[in-house]
Amino acid sequence: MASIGKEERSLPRRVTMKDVADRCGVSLSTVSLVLSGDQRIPPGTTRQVLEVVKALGYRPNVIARNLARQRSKTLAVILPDPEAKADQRFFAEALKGVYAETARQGYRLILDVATPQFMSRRFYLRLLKENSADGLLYLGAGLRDEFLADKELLSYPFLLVGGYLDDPHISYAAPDEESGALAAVRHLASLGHARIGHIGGPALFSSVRDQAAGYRRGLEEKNLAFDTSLTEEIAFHPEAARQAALRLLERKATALFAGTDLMAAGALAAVKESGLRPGRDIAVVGVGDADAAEWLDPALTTVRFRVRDMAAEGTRRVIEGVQGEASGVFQKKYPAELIVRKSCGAA
Amino acid sequence: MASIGKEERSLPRRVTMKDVADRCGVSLSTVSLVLSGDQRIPPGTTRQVLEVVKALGYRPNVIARNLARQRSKTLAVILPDPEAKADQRFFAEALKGVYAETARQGYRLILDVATPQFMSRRFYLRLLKENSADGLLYLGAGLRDEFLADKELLSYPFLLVGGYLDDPHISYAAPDEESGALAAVRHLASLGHARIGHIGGPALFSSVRDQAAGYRRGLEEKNLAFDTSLTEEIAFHPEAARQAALRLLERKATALFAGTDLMAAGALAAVKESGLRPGRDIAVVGVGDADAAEWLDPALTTVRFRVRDMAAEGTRRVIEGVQGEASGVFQKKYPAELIVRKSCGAA
DNA sequence: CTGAAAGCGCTTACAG
DNA sequence: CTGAAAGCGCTTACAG
Repeated sequence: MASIGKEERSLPRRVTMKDVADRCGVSLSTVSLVLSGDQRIPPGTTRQVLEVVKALGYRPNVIARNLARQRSKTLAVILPDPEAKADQRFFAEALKGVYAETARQGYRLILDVATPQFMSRRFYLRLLKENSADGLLYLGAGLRDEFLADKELLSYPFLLVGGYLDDPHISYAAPDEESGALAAVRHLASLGHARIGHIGGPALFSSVRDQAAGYRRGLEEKNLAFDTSLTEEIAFHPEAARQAALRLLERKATALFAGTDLMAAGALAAVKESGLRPGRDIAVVGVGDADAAEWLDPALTTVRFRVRDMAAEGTRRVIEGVQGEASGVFQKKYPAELIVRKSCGAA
Repeated sequence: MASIGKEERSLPRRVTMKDVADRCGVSLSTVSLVLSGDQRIPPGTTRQVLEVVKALGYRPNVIARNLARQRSKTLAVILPDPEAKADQRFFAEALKGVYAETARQGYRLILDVATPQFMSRRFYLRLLKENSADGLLYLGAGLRDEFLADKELLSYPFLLVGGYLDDPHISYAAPDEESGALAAVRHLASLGHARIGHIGGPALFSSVRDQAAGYRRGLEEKNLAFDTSLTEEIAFHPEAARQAALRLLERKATALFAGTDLMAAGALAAVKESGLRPGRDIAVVGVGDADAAEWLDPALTTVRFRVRDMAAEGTRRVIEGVQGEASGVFQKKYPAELIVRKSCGAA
């Protein structure tokens, strides 16, 4: 008995509902009703059917069931193209949240990746039109994803997780990056920093834009001038962040707020390279609370979001949409929490 | 037009094959044959049918197709319970490899998580028996997963990715941790280290056990004594690694080989805490090449595996199994590569 | 070359 | 309370 092979493709014939019905001496309908927990069937019959089901090891063919019921009881989740090199932790957490909710509600989860081909050929729509999925979750949308405003797509239950578009028709569950940045800047300002640099990501993401807005709002609130020379817009990459940090240090920044923890790691390297001590001479703050954040040197102060809960709630809304229970657009931003460690010099 | 809601659940009736057939004035069979690329249909008819398909925006109902074809053209991938807190990077990479291969071959991927309930209720078997999936990939198996030797499960195409069991019937694609550890120890020994400590994970994982074997083999090869007091078996957690590293330093280890990069991060912290300089006084090496590895201080020397390729090849074998093309058990370990950075003191 | 028909394994009004 | 029958939307021998 090999685990892969020709021999065992022709195994025990699958047990069907008919087998169960025959063995019980009842009709298909009766078995079907028992299995869907219909109250009309008396306890005696129910018990007997269930016993035979167990004895034969019967499992309903979900494909047949789905065809008859005209739905797949499946959600599709689309992850960003891995080549985009975004925050792994975020997507891992989001996926956990989505999975937890689909599993809880007995939905299946199919996974896809937003490769250029997947997008340009509108495979996301196919999933829905082909009945492979009843609803769609799209993770980490960027502002360039205007295809998401697709009329046809909007006719299905569909929600963005982790990003959003400026479109009143598109549902989303996203981190409140603005509040996160605000908390970071407030904290840095309260530690006495007046020259706080921001190392932000590509502006085509809602999260990035919101983060920049929060940064700016924080400065205003603390009566600090907004200085574009203290602002860097770069790719989500630690090496790019390192270089940006070097530039900001030249311009006499005393604190660096980086768009992600990995970017903050690059900034820490730049600070050390410049002969300065992060956490003492220069404060550094990141975003995301990556696994390694606590183990950087010094331990990284960071902004954390409850990504799992956020993703789970978004998933719940899509399922409600599938089941015709929800109505209207769902748009919600989830608050941030500042995790203070050594790198900001406060601890 | 809201993205979630009751209103739009009753949208344009789905276009079926019958609609296409009627519009073309041909039979269902003809349309079906055209769509499956059957050569019997003349080019003229084919062209006409395809035009109507496009005009009507017809997409085949895959549920109906799968029912008729008696397969789901879907693979299920089981991830470890997130509570187990294993290496995120590994699973992200493995998932990418699996996805790339399933997508390439037109298979759908469904995702599940090995929660205690999922395992104890044998949900993995259900997926197969209910025709939700044609084959199964199980990521990160531990030796405690003896349920995987399940007779019934073995009758389906099934393969482990990233771990294996001592069972000649169970296919796997796993990292060659032994060669990785061997390379690390050789390298450390060649730098003059005689007291190399090993901070390993829980021994119930094949990878952990193999790593320990490689460590031991490396010592033997270099004529260094194997000393159990230089060996720690702990949970996959950086804090536990930090404590283990402190103990090993007390026992005068001059080099620390940690089971994962995150554990190595904990070890780095311990070294600094002890007033020693990692990369100068004490060498540290990790495994996995995590995103942050390069950005730890000092940059971490680590053992890297081509997890993506490994997962893709495993997936290919499962698909072959599904299609009745492969036979026999597939068991393969994939070689390691040592990435030398500063933390070992060589660079 | 193409159509009528049976079949995939369920669900669900509709009778009785 | 339960069964016969139609239906879900395809595929695939089998005729012609």
